[in-house]
Amino acid sequence: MSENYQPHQVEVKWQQKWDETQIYRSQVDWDRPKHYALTMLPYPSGDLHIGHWFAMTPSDARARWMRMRGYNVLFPMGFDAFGLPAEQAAISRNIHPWKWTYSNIERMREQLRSMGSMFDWEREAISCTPEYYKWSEWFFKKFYENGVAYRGSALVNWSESLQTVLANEQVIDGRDERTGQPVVHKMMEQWFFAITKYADELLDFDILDWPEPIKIMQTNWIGRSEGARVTFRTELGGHPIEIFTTRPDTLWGSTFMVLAPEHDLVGVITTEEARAAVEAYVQQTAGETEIERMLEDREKTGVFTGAYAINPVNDERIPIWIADYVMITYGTGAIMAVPAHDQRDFEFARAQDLQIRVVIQPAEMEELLQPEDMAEAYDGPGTMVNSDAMDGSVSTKDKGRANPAIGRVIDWLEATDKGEESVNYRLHDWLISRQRYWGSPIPATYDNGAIAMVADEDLPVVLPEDVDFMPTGRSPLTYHEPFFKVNDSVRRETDTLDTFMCSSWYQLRYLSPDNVEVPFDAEEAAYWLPVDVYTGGAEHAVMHLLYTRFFTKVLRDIGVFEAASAVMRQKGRDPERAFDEPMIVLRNQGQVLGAERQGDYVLCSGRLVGGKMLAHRVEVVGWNEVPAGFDGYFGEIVHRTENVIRLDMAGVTQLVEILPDAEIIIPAIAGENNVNQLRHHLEIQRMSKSKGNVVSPDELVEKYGADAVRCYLMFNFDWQKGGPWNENNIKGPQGWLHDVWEIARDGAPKVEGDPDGERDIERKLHQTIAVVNRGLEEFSFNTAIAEQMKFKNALKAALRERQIGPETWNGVMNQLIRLMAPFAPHIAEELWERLGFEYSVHLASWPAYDADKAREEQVELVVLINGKPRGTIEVAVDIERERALELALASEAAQRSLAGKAPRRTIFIPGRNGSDPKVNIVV
RNA sequence: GCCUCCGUAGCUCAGGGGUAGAGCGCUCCCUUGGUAAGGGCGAGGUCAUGAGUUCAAAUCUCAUCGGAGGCUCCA
Repeated sequence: MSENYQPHQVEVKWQQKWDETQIYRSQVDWDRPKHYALTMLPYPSGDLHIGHWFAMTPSDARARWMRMRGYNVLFPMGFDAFGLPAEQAAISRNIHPWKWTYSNIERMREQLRSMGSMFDWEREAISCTPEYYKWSEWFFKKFYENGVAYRGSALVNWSESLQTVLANEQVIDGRDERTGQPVVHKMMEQWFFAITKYADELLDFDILDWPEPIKIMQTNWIGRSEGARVTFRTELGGHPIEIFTTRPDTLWGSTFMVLAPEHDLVGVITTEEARAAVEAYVQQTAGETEIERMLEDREKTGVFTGAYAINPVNDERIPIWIADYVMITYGTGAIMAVPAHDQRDFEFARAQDLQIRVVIQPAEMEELLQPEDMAEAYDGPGTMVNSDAMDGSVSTKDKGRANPAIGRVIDWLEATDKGEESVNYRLHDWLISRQRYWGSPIPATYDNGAIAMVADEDLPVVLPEDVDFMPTGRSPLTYHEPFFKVNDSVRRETDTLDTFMCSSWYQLRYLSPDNVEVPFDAEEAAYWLPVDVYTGGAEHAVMHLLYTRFFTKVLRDIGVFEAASAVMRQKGRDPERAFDEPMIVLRNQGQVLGAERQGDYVLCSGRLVGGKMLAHRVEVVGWNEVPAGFDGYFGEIVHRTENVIRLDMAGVTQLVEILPDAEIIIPAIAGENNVNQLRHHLEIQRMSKSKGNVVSPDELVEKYGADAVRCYLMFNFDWQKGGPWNENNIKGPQGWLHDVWEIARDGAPKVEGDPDGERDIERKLHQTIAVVNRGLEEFSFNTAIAEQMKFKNALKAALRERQIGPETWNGVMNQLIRLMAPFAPHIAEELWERLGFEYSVHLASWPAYDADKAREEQVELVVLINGKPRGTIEVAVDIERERALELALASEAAQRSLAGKAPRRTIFIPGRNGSDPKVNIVV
């Protein structure tokens, strides 16, 4: 063995061999324990980016490790292939979505292969194929038949830019999460999934080992609040106005009501005198975007409807207002206002000069709380007052029935038929239909409004290919008559399914992607489910991860898992709770950010206006590259907003406004540059094409080899945190691979070795095994690799000192290569072969940790004086307390400190798991 | 405003009541027939700040400051 390490040759060679020998095929084997490792499937955008590598290669390393530990591992891959980008490509570039998507998949599949991952490609699933979406449609139909899917009217989020409705989860701060454009609320008839039926079960994370933040986000998203529903009636006409409150104990303090401007009753109850003002206000708020309405610290505005309601608890006549601080989308869209005990109502009452009545007397206060003395609402604990028969009830900080006052009032409301206990959720039903083409068809038809589902034997409803993409903003299905016209009276649904529906069940399709009879094979499901470990980004916390949990629970309840349960029972596995949750362990990787940089130095040319430069030319240059005779501004960018940059010019700050048509020159970014690209030179940011700071995995593989890239990604980041890209650091893992290669290439030493040295290297090897195990167990890939680097250094040193004989060398190398196999699969396989071991290292067993071998024999006894280390003594690892104290007291440090006196106290701390024993002497 | 996580070497990160650690980077030396490289020696840290508990705190508690993420007129 004499050649140098040529990553590319090695990698291509083994990727082919693995393919040919099918070592990654995973098959049901009831005699072996299973492990279903799943990593989130990519959207086929056309190029695999470094983020995919960062998510997938560590997951692959862990799956490989599980396999070497004896598990039968399923680690599949596929494509989440429906969605808007394909449709937008069709419109803007005149490529059919099928073509665009499939060519992207072809390309990405090759890129995925270059990672050297153990994906079982025989199980690949692609959500936009009829074979796949047949079952998305079938599930939809089952949901409909079981009352989970329904068509209903609701105020929905409409995206003008995407020309479709969106689920609440896809709207962030009033903007569409994809394009960042504002959405508007519209009343529309749409398809929904009744996810709210599962709200309570979705709050239960009992059997899940998921990151705390994800559980919290889902909990917040579901937003369960306990309280009561109470119906108020209008004074005239007796129109019922239902409200939800978490504080029924403050009902007697409700001195007015507020409806959301969109509330149905607004038009009905408004009096003639108030109509003009009310209509003007409704119009004004309708023109506001959700974003404006959600601004904090906004002045409370509203108008009086002229109507009054009767507070059912005390028959008081209270005015009904409308105000935009009440949201139509939460609760009933109407509130009872209790200004004394709710800050928003308080502000509104003060702004509109409405009555404030205290009904909770603060616990620690002697005198009665007076409204005119209040600077803000009181929402603390206290005693109910001004509340008729309820007076004296104790209201604590607790929510719901745990608060005695609330419990008592609810009982009374129910007994007197004025209201009832109620739970409200922030979560709404999942809006599942989209007015887009590139999605799974919805298998519904309409016969003069009567809904029918397409017969099972006619599934799937196939998405027609011969469609025209016209920039009308409408889905081509709506003007494709052969598709939507079933016959003269029957019309087909032209909306398609949200792509999140397709990805809610893909883990099931991997089980049997080619099965045409059922969505998934019962025995495969019985063996592999649930997913044991799921890895992917945290950005899916309240979308995909909530939807797929919901989906699984519905499938369980409508009996889709019954065949699988039967197989489990037959095989002696307990199906109880096996289908309650889709993925048991979840771990999120962080994000790889763009490289960290100093602010760039720029030359700005333009004219000075009022102390500010209006620049028509900005060029990024080196810090010492000022051309002779340059008379503009030169400095480091320290800040940038929109088109204004702030320059630090040798300590003096200058403002530069970049004119709209200014020439921008950034040598590091090819092509035409724009103002936005100046920004990324300032701070660490997400990688994106527009910022010009993307890193191409293909180029990295070319330059360093896939193994080095894999190891760099695992070593240089805390996987669950992510961090800034720094290609220079790839040298670390690269050096590790090179060194291991050279140690292996140099072959077994021709020296006899030293027994102590050999024992020492064995000990270090077993200590390394323990750390690598823990690292992989805990997704701490960086520590697992750092420890192997340390071991490599120790081995190198021992070899140099001629301490290792051939036999030990062989044993150590055999284990060392197996240890590195999950991380650097190609080089490990090559060295494994070269050292004459049997193919394949990836089918070999994982090195067994031997605690006896890992144990140190001699350790340093640390002598502490008053807790401060003052000396060490070499002792046996299992030293007894008496002997340790004796040695410590006799030590030079102790003698010096004690100066002949007796110690006040001595403490012996035995050494455990790697730490040295200590004696603390207090003088 | 609320919730969660996090502040350890220049950088990226381990560790965690009992001597402060790794990789990269850096200094200096050696090698120059493993060579767009290799080897060796070394420097670098009041473990964010302040208080408390303890024989002993980087580690536990509390407060403060700073960072990241999430939620937010939620009735």
